[in-house]
Amino acid sequence: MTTDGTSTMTSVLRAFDIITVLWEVKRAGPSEIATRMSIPKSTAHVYLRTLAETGYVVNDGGEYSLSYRFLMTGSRIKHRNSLFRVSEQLLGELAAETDELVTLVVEQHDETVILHTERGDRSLELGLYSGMTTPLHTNATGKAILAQLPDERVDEIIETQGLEPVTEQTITDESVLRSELADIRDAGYAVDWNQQVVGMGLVGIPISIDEQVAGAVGIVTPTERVKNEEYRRTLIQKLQETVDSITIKYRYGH
Amino acid sequence: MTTDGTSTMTSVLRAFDIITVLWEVKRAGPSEIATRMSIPKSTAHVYLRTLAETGYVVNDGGEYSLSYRFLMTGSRIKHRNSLFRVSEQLLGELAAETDELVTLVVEQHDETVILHTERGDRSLELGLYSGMTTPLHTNATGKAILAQLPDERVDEIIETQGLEPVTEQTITDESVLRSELADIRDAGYAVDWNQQVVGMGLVGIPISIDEQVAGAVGIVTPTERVKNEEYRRTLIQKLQETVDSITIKYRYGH
DNA sequence: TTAAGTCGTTCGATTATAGTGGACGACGAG
DNA sequence: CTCGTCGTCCACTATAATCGAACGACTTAA
Repeated sequence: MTTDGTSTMTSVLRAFDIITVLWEVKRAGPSEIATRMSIPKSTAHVYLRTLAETGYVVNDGGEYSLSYRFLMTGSRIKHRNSLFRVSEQLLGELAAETDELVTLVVEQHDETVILHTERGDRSLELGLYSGMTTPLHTNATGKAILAQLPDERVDEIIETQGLEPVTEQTITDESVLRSELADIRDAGYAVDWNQQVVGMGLVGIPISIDEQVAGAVGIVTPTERVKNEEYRRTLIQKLQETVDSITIKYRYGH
Repeated sequence: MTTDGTSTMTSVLRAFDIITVLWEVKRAGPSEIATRMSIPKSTAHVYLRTLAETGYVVNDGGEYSLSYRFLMTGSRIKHRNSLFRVSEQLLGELAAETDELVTLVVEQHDETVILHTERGDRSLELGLYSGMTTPLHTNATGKAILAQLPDERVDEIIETQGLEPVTEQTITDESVLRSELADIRDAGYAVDWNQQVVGMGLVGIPISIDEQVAGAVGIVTPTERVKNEEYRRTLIQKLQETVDSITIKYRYGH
């Protein structure tokens, strides 16, 4: 095998491949893993046993599945995160005040990662939850982040991720996106509806810490509500107040 | 090296050890990992680069840290879990009805794992969150599960985990615990206050699916409230109704 | 400005270790 | 009862993880 640039450890990569397969199939024994990955059964067995020893995989009665340790580690990462700790209460207050769904997102691996959600009494019940990822260009929070990233990062993201549509309204044209990012920089906030999910719209404002974008806060509403300009202005104003509070609290509480 | 019973893959185990260390130190370069784990710097580097390739570790500017992929994978595991999907809405209703903090827990690796929490208007603001783990014997939900587990599993758990106290009220005597488990089986519910956290109390009821305990639901309150017998009875009744609903919904919605 | 000490990263030789086929007992189906 | 599956275990072999040394980029101190 030719060394593809920089070499990595095949065994560790394969262990994580098995984790991915275990995710897909929920539960499996060595035989099934072996056939799915085209490796000998005995090899699959050693991997599974090793992964079970780490605690990230659990063996019940010969079959293996992913354990809740992923949830444990992931949640711990979230709850120790400075941005989350600073924001949590303020996001709850914003959700209570607006009665809408509030989200805190960050960028990682060229994607939007939802770090936290707070629900209000009238909030949309979509499948949005902490840990979910979406493309950056399909929603207001992602665009708010993109607008604050250096140009070369934006180029890189567009090149590697493309501008895949997820609804008919998703922005797919690069020049359209770039001009909207400029508008967002001017206005200080981003808006979208039906671009990620039909019937869903949101407003988003980036959080900047030390001249760098640390994430964004969004308010998610039904398209009908966010389309109303007056209501939208109200949301944006309250959102901006929350983001300002987060920024200040971050600076002095950390 | 002598083979300690069944052999495992040292490289995969070491990769997860590095993940643990990365968790502890938040961010680190190859040198720091190398000294902490007593391995050569170049070895640490290969591991880190490989882990970065999996996406579970992220490399910013030479230093490495755990990525949000743990949160992503963990949340996905949670949200596709049948018990959670069946319970989520009912737990929300219970929280709204009682105005208290409601938790859904399961057992894994001899511990209580909080799968989900729903907050009510008066609910305690403790650091309880989805993904957190606690010893089984320190709270009502854990004891509710223990009461339904086969005797040999209980023996095993007590032997490997012990009965470590976390407050002055924690049950540390095995015979006291066993007799309480028998009481819980009779009554159908478990109660505790100040056993896990001083000032916190809860009632818990196990969820049984196909003659097996699948988890437990708990209502978390300030000690003062749960100590009131009348209030406690009200909580237990509402809790029981919710658990019944979950059991029925699970049977027919799955 | 320079020099010494970091850092992260790369390379190649060595050797420990992951990969593998085959065998075993357990289980369920025919 | 038998056949075909399963998960698990073992031992040989060749691959891939290991590790020292060297590199360029930074930071610090002289």
